[in-house]
Amino acid sequence: MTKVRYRQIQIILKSRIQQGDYGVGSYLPSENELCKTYKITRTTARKALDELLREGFIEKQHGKGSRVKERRQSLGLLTVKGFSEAVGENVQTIFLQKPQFISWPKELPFPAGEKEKQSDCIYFERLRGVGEAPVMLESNWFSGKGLDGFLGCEFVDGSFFKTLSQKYLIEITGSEQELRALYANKKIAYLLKIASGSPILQISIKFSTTNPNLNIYSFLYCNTEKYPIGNMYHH
Amino acid sequence: MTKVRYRQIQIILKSRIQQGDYGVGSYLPSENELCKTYKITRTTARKALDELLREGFIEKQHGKGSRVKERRQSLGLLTVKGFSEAVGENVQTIFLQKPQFISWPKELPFPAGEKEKQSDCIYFERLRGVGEAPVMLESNWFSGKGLDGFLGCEFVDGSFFKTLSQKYLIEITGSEQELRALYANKKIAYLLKIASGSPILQISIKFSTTNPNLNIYSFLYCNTEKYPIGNMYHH
DNA sequence: CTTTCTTACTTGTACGTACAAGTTGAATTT
DNA sequence: AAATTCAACTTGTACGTACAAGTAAGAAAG
Repeated sequence: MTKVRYRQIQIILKSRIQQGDYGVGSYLPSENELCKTYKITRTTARKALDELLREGFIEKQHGKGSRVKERRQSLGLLTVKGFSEAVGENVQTIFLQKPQFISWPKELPFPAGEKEKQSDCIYFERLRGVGEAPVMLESNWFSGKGLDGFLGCEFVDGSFFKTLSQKYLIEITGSEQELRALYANKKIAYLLKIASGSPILQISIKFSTTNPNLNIYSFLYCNTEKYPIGNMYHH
Repeated sequence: MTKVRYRQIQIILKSRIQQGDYGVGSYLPSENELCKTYKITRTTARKALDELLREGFIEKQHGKGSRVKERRQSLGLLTVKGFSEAVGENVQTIFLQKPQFISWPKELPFPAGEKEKQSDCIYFERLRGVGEAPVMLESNWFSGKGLDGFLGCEFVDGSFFKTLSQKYLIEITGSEQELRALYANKKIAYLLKIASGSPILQISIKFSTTNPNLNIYSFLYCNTEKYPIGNMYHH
């Protein structure tokens, strides 16, 4: 568990929202109440709330309070989140390619650093869906340095990020993304069960981590028909 | 001008980066130096830097400093920014439909509130490009309440947001977005000078403002071939 | 020369305080 | 009854302080 206090508060509040303790439209405890309840200062309480704001869970109103927002049916992938965290329950994952070493490809979503390329590249590919319907194809590349034993290991809760965090103490610190609309090629169309040539959304990502020489490069191909990609920004 | 101190610092630093005072890869003054220079506390300096971080201008490294990042050729539309601000110079804009009153359409990017719908709806449509090439079609709807004289007035610097800010003292406070990949219909294809049926990126936006009864609903149709949409998130 | 330690920097978290400013409802005045 | 004022809440900004933790370079020890 993280030792950072504001993150703890953030997680507590988030899970209480998700469990329905605070329903949509209702107000969270005020900052001063949070201070009393959790024995923290307002600085810390505000930081936790600001994170929830950025993640789209609440909206703040000057002079009123923090209200729980309705979360629409869309994938909040554009902030730093894995698919499983963005979607919640009901996630289906199929490994098309289990993690294995390959040589670095010429084309990556973003150019990789020289230091990273000194180690071999780990690659894996997954097809991800909500319920029965496949909605996203995901390809990932990253340096294998410092990730001994990664190839054989099972993912924690099916989550790549959780695995990095718990087995290697590596955290995601940020991401950079580019969005493009493309035609689905045959492979993608077949996997996502759509017509070849359908419009799909390609998200190119570079995740940075607490290890400066480990970045994760990913392509996501999304069928946005049922599940558009959601994003939120406040203030 | 804003009276908020951290925003002032943020704007100062941003303009100095853009003018090349701090080149790509170089480090900004440390937080403590900023404190001395601008007579502020570290809390304020950090807030300004955090904003620059979120906007993708800098990257912070624990123990080292804040380094100016390279800004790639993409449109950072996913944070709260107008097209002109995101692109910088070289913006071309053609009004396809000057602002005029219409009745509220049935389909909006996001559902509008009841209070907003009590006033008539203002609509306008623009084709926007970088240099000669058109890259985006933009449609906007919003309540006309409190915006007397909007129809006839010229936009400040060609910017809708600047006009709202300077003529009506209305500021953008946040946004909600959804992304979809679609086929370009004939109209869009013709306007963006691409083949009909090409894949395009649709961004549905709801901008919220300092006026709780004024939200701006927009559809953006982007040709992402040359200019993909960029996004960034840190920590 | 190499390694280890120290020191002086940097950013990250958290404490506590103060006042500004928006919201709401009750009390007061008109 | 209607309008105004006021008090008690809320969030927003900014001050100042302290210590943790990461980075880098020089001093000291081997």
